[in-house]
Amino acid sequence: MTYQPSSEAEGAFLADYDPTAYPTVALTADVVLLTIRDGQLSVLLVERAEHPYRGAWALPGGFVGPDEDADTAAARELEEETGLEAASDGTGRVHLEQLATYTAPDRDPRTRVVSVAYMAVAADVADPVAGSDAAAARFWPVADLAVGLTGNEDPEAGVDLAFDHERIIADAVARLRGKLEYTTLATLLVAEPFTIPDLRRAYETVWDEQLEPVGFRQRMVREAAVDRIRAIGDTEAGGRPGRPAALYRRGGHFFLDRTFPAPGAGR
Amino acid sequence: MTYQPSSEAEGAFLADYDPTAYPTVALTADVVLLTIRDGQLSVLLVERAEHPYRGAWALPGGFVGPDEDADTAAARELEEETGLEAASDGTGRVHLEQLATYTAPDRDPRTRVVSVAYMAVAADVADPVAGSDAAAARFWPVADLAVGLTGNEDPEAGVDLAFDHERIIADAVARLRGKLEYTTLATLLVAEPFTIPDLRRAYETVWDEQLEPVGFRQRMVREAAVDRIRAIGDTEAGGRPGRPAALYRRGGHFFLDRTFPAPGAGR
DNA sequence: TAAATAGTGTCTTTGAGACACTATTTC
DNA sequence: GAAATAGTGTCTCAAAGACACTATTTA
Repeated sequence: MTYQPSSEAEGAFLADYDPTAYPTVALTADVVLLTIRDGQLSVLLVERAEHPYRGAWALPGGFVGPDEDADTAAARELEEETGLEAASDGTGRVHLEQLATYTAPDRDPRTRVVSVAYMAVAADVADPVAGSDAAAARFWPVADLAVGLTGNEDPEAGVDLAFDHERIIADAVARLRGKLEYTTLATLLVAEPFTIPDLRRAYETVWDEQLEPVGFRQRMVREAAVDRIRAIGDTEAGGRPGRPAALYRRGGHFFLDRTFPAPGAGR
Repeated sequence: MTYQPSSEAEGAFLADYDPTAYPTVALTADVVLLTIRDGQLSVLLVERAEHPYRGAWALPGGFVGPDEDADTAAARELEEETGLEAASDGTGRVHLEQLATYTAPDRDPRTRVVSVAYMAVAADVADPVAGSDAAAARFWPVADLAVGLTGNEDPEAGVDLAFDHERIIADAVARLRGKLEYTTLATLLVAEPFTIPDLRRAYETVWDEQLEPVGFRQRMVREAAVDRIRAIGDTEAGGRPGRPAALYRRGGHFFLDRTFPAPGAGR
């Protein structure tokens, strides 16, 4: 998209343009990587090694470089922390999509910083590596974070979050909860191959609601018939009591035709 | 949200912070106001009076001031152009929500400009007024814009759009089309009070698909029973042949329990 | 064999498509 | 009365909740 001035006058205008004519802001891309660890919906956080908010936990992210766009910066940050390579169409192992942009003038005490936040969803993420400006990196269960995310009302609970990152995480969790209703995004929360009970447990974890196993299964069998998930014709290996479950992989469609009914809808 | 440095060291850090340490960008808020005019889904555009893209049509918008956030700037731009006051919860006459943020490094030929785009939805918008930096302002039918929005493949068709605004408009139209499936947003595309056939025509206009009048009505009667629309117990005035339709207003809920089935789903 | 988990069959209710039919208006 | 539009009744099919029942594994 190289811009061709449409006239000499426009070329002259651009040559004379003063880029300091309007106030400017610093631009960061921050990633909310959501995954299920030990049966809990969890988010990747890094412990800040530098001021401001030194010692607090923050979303992985960083400044958008002069020659990259925010999507690229977010994918780069995600890859640096986890080794995961992103895709936004449900084909890869990670789903990465722009969540929202946070622009409050005082959200960063240093200077005006605007953050383009991304939601990433993946299963089986390796233990993260702390980047150069981080003291540590780990997954935190979302339920262990402070008020407002899962109804956790204990003000002493949870970790100290930097900037407005609690709000960003809450928005990402809400987006994920909503998208499970009308996409196959839950298939990215489980490692392939997965079973229908695996998928049900992923829904239950994100929604914090029990689902009817039989109803869930019948719905998923219908979804498999239209290639939203795909049976691989094999069953899981034993190792636990009970009949082994049939194995599936992700199918070729991302959006559902009908919402998957979350219990207690009616918002 | 005034930030309290947690230590003297942090206070000293902030006092010494050099805000030019990272590259900065200019920040704009642009508004895609969608409405139905003369039976066509239309978008508010302004004709640029200044370079760059002088004479091209662009979304209303402008730089975000140093003490405002992008939401406020978008609401201000919308109010300046149309006199509409925004609400994001479905209670007001206008729905305004953040759409996405556009960050390609070369999207503006002047300097790096990042645009936080908003989607606004309203009915019965008065004729717009051209702002100071606009030669004109008017609604354009989305179908008259160039390729990619409604399957219009004629390269000669449509108006010359500035920057990446064609893409932003396409994203807003896609968002609106999607949201009609799981929200009552269509009720903001019709003036109150409205009839069920009015609402059906709004869906048909946005989706560019005919809907079954009987099925649509039965669905809306069910939605009325749970206060997503609310009968006012009166019927429209005559003036045309045919039985007068019952009148409704918007109800107290924004989200639907089940998707409204768009014809030709199965994406 | 008991316990545990996956999966099937069947009944009932509800929503949605199809379509014949009725209701209320203008001309 | 004809034309036009809104609204009802009814049949059929598919999806979802409930729940009894069967299947396959470990210990």
